[in-house]
Amino acid sequence: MAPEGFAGAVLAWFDQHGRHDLPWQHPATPYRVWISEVMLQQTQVATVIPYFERFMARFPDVETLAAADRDEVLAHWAGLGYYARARNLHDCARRLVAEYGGEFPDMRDAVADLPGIGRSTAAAILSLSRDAPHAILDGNVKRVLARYFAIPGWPGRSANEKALWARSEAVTPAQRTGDFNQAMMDLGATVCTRQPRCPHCPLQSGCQAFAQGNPGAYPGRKPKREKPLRTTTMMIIHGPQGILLERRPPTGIWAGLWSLPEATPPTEDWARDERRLEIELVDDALPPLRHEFTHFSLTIQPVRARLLSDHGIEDADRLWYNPHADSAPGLPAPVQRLLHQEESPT
DNA sequence: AAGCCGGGGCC
DNA sequence: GGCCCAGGCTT
Repeated sequence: MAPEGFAGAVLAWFDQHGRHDLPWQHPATPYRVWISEVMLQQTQVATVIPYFERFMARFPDVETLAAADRDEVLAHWAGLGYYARARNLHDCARRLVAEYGGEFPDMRDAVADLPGIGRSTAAAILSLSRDAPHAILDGNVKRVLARYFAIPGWPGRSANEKALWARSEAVTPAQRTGDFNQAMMDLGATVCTRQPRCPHCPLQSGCQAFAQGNPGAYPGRKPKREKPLRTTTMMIIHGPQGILLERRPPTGIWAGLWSLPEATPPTEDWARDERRLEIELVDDALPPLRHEFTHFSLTIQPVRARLLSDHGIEDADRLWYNPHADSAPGLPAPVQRLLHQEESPT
């Protein structure tokens, strides 16, 4: 370790190699730092910069933001994602004006009590804008500290995050805290990246992961969850005017799209009791269809049937679809595949 | 303590 | 196509 210690090495590197020209650094007012920090939550710097510029041009201060319409705040956020951030930002501006005279309080925990601001963002606002002595723990700092102290495991697990917070508190200096925090983020963003550039790192001599020769092993990866395997049955009911489609519920998978009826179980009784349809199952075995979602895999067992008679069930949420005559409605991909198979002779 | 929230960039 | 990103809120 350098003789001046962890913080000294980081600060010396920052003066030489840190980022000093980010838009929110000139001037680094609490308001500008706050907006930038919230925009930067789970969003990369390059993505944020144009949004930050547009936001500042329209809402140059907290009073302007507090007085603005929510729709306009959201419009300036559109495309950034995590839209609860924009709502919290607007609510926070109103609270700052109503309760604090438009200024952030000095106590970190009071700042962290505001909507959309947690412990780390509160510390960042107060340290970067006022040099208050509070440690931060964002994705960059987690990566640097996990490697330097060889802290194993995924930071999302609370025990690991607690250990990282303790290390951050321990290495953060009481002087030049704002520069130090910015330096740690710069280090994580430009040197201690996923593919680390250890030869350029001011912390190399004390880094335990570097000593082990495996900085890439830190921090631990999020354990990838096994995709649950779900199954369903879909009925392909042929009537004189086509195949029966139903609009899916407004929430959940394929919300609002048109799809085949999911019959549980796929029987003639189900059709009579649940849909007031008289049908006759077609006794041929169709191959199951596999569809991958982000969170689970779905196996669809299609069951073919013929309509014998109905009682006029077509309404706003049900229709008879003729692939040859009708324009295609919004169909989930596997349903579209299924219907395409259905219309082409086998 | 774990799930959820969005979109873009990267390999 | 999977993984990651200047997190916080909700259950």
